[in-house]
Amino acid sequence: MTAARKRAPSARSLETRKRILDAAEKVFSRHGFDGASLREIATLADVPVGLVHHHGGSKEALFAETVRRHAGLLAEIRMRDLKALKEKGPLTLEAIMDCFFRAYQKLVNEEGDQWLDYGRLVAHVSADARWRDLAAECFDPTTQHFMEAILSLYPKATSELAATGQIFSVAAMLAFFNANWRLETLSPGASPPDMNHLVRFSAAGMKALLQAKPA
Amino acid sequence: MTAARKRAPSARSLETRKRILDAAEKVFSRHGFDGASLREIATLADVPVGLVHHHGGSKEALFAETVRRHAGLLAEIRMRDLKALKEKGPLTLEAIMDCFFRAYQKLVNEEGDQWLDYGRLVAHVSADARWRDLAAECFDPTTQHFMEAILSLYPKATSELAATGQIFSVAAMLAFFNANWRLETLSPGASPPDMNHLVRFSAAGMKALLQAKPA
DNA sequence: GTCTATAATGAGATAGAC
DNA sequence: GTCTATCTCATTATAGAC
Repeated sequence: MTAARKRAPSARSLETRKRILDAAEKVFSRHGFDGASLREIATLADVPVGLVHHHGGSKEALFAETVRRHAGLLAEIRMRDLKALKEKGPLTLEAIMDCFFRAYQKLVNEEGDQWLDYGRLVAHVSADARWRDLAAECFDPTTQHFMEAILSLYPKATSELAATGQIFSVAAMLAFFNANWRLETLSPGASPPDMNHLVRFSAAGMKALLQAKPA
Repeated sequence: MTAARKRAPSARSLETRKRILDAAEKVFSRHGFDGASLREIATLADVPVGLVHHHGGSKEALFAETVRRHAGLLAEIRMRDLKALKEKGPLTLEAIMDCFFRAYQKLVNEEGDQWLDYGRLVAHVSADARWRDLAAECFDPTTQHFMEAILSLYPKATSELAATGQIFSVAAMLAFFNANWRLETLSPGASPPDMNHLVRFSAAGMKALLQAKPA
């Protein structure tokens, strides 16, 4: 065993820690890793900068911890819903993709808008090769399960095509969380984006990839 | 008239300026605005840091100029190809979307891989609300033309849906330029992404949005 | 136009008192 | 655990010689 186990942290400490991670989630999700500063996080959390280091370690470690904190719950919901879907059967592509995306909306409805921040945070992780390992650790296992479920519907399709479709779909999802501002300029007065649109778009795109005739 | 016009810059000056903008394109496209440093740009361009300021002004101005430099050519090609497509007729959704995406590939084939960098740069502009005005200036006019062409095929669809589909499609395109690394982890040994996949995915997704029955 | 030197700011990280 | 003060470094930006 590696040295002595740390004592259980006090309630106060846990609360401070939560405040710091909440603030980090907000700031990182809005400005990205490079654009965020520990000082802004400390200010938002209303703690001295030193405490951010104490709880989060380096900036990179804090970022990773912020991403990891909620990844488990997201994965859990997705896997649970996918399982329920399989048991209910029969599976459809639309239902699988809906299940993948809808997890965020459920969390927003149940726990609040901080999950929108988390969605944007995931966007940054997925968009930058620097977080390759973190993304693989937090999201790939779930993604693989969904890809397998999708491939079970299209036995002739390659996993390469399913992965491509998955990447395009996740990209669209990230745009969904970020694109209010762009929608406004392209189509003034448009109502905020609807998750059903995202599901319909991605499912149709995925289907087009997987059904394609080999040349 | 506002003061005297500047003299025509020397050939040497123009060449230095090009080197700086080329370097800026590379560095900004790889690290984003916040992650990039003027020093790295200067080093890559093999000029002293001071010169970067002289030619580019502030970091923000340099970024905007880098984006603007090639936006015109991209827009021109897209508009020319769209016009040719219309004259050839009849229009199809796939052909329109192909025309929109293929411009990058044509440029890569004709002028080289720096256009892959430019594609990534566009990604950063499109993903961050901070560049709202820059994106509107450089890309929205072309995008609007393509949206109109698409809507002409689906007279009953709303411009809001077309804009949503356009945003999702551009997001997928940006993933296409960035996602080699993710494809590798999701489907090891996969060949590099194929632009035909992008076209098929986006066209099918767009069609699904525009054909949807009103509730 | 070019280049060097330097100013001015803000960053992440740390040491040590409480 | 908490907080203050400080260190060290890298950044953008500018002033001025050539």
